[in-house]
Amino acid sequence: MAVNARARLLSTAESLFYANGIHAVGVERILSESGVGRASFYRHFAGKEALVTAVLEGRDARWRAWLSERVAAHGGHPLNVFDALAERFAAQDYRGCVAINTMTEIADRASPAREMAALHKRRVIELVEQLMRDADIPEPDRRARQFALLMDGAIVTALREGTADAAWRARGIAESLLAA
Amino acid sequence: MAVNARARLLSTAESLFYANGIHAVGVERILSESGVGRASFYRHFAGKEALVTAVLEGRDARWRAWLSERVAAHGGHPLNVFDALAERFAAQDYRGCVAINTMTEIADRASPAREMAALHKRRVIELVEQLMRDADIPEPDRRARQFALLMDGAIVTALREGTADAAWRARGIAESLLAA
DNA sequence: CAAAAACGGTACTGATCGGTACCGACTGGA
DNA sequence: TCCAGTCGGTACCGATCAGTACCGTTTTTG
Repeated sequence: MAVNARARLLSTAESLFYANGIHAVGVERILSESGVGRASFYRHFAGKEALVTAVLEGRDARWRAWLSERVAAHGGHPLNVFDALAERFAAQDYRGCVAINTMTEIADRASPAREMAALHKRRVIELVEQLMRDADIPEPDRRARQFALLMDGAIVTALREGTADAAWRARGIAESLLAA
Repeated sequence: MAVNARARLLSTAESLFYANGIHAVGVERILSESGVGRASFYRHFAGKEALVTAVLEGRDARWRAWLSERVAAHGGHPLNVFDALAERFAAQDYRGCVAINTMTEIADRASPAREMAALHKRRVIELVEQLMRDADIPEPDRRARQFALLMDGAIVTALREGTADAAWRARGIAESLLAA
């Protein structure tokens, strides 16, 4: 023990926030489940809000890295983003997208957490846009924003239905978009 | 005063829950802003959870009535659901869809609030499906679920962007679906 | 008009919220 | 060896959480 307190806090907080939401998880629980002392927490983070922001930042980076890797593994085509999503949707503990959940849970648009969530979505759109360029698809910017809307719709639908169906539904719509 | 305590509780709670989320609003605040006494609240509702469920139930009914009315006003075609959504998206205090927000905020799938939210979405899909039938569109069930995914994607996107653009984006996708 | 029901207000419970202060133990580098 | 820095643990702080009990008043109803 004694080392990695910060890393353990980030890891534990990410799991708890994802599974239960931000408001529903108190600092107390993060401390007890991570085994980090109270003072250590406030030595590493200015407060709960700073922890939330840091968690979202790490999540953003790792999620986009994961998406890139899975899309590449499925062929590298923009349509493969839905194959990647499908891999997650069926998970028993699937709880949707952290960024979306943050935007719906935290009302204040100007809060650091909301800004991190918005930044994440912008970066994902950029990633999809690059996939469009790599596939020589016309109007990559417009297509990327269409795909992003389909991805968000699929994520919310998957959270509701608890299956991967929404990924295939969104993929089907995306296919007919590219075919038109 | 003294009358309509239940109605005032529902109205005040709906506004506060929508604007701030469910967890973020305490009973105390609902009481002070509605002017209802503490005991009166617990005479009408078993607790906060019962209030939440009742709010969602009322919201579901009124929202679908509103959607039906606005779609009819725009022509009655399934595509007009996006015209209706656009009317709301640009609102300064737009905070997305109560059902989606409930699903992302409340983790427990079996909770009454989550079930009400899921029921709401199912009823909206049924409504869209009926619009499909009225417009003699083939495969109304499949089309309705596609439209529902686009609607949810548009709602989340609008919450993020703060403009009505997402409604037009989703409408464009829906148009190319029907054209294919 | 009187009884009954619904009402608003206040005081209270135990639990938890985010955050601060201080403690002794452990560890790595000089 | 010593000392600075990090660590976990605990005792607090005021505020708020959901919920209960009892108060006197107002409104509705028979």
